[in-house]
Amino acid sequence: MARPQVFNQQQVMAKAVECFWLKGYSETSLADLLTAMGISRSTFYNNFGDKRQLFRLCLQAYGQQTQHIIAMTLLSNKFSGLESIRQFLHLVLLAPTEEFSSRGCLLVNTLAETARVDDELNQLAKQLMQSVKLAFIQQLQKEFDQAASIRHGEWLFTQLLGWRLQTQLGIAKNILEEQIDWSLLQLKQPMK
Amino acid sequence: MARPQVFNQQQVMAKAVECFWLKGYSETSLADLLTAMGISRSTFYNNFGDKRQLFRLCLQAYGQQTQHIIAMTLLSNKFSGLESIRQFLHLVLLAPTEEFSSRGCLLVNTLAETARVDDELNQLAKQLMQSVKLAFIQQLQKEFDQAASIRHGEWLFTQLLGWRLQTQLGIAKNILEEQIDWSLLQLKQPMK
DNA sequence: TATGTTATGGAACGAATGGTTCATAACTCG
DNA sequence: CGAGTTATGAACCATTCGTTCCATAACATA
Repeated sequence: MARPQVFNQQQVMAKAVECFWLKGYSETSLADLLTAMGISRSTFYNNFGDKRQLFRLCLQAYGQQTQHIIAMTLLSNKFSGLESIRQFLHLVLLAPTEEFSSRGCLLVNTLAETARVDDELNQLAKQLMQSVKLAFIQQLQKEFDQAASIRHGEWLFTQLLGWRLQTQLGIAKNILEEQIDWSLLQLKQPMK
Repeated sequence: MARPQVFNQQQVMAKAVECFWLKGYSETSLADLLTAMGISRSTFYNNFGDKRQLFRLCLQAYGQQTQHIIAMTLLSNKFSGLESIRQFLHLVLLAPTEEFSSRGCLLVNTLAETARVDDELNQLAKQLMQSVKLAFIQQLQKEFDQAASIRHGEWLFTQLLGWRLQTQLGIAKNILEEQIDWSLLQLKQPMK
């Protein structure tokens, strides 16, 4: 008894994610969003609240994609321990095309952009990133004791942040792979 | 025969650096700068060109401060090799007060902020950061061969980026120190 | 056909942005 | 004093921003 929505909600959201992913929150204008999403101003405000609300939704959506990758690697039964972490890192850092990996990670980008400027969005991104660190630690517990797992997990997480920045600076893929291998190798060695 | 400048050029610049350091380039408004620098709009444009030009100057100034720290540690004769790198990392990551270290590094912040949005500023920040990586490699050559020095230098540089991000996320100082020690320890071990 | 929902385009809003101009005053020094 | 430089504040500009509102059209169902 009413006109149905003509646009695909998820498809339009994906376009919005791409915008924010490319240029960040504040540098993405409403005009950018509207043309990319292919909807009118009115439709935008009727369906997504406002720019800020849409960004929250985009962070959530992106976070779920990340969860999906985590499920395929860190929580999968195909790999375990350090090997699952390697698979994860390869998938997020090495597998994407140059165009994609040069965008970095929306969550990390948001962390950097909103630090000391926008507490709410910063907290949100931070919270969504936690699951990665926790999944790291969880996997490490298969090979290390509790304390070492936490220590190593946080150490790897720090490096993930560094690698994410490096991909935006255009680091060569082979160097990146070398670094990942080297870092994981360190954890394999029995050491004090 | 003419009225002298009343404000201290360097002092005012330092205030500008602080602004950009705290909130980034685009989030720092002219009003922010004027009140912090304590000068009038006219004086601002007469002496510093415009916001963009001032930011370039600030990056340069900040870069020189970094050079100073490099000189005190990486290029000093008091320490050498890995030990000088440790001193550098301690000085930039651990020594500052919470308030300072939570700002991260102006250059790294700028790298993240301007990626895929402002090529010129990104290149400038990138270029100013190079000296750190090069100084790392230079020091490592005292203990490793050419190839290993480059590999390890770039590896440490990646971690520096990660640590910089972590300080903005409020990582605890003792964990940070643990990670630094651990990373440097890896390089000390003779390993394939 | 009538009703209720969804979409559209455009106009307009207020606020904030970075930047320019100008008349005026403060000051130093020949 | 008077020439020359420096600083100031206010007014003003054009632009962009996110947001709201409204009249209108498209559409599905009862």
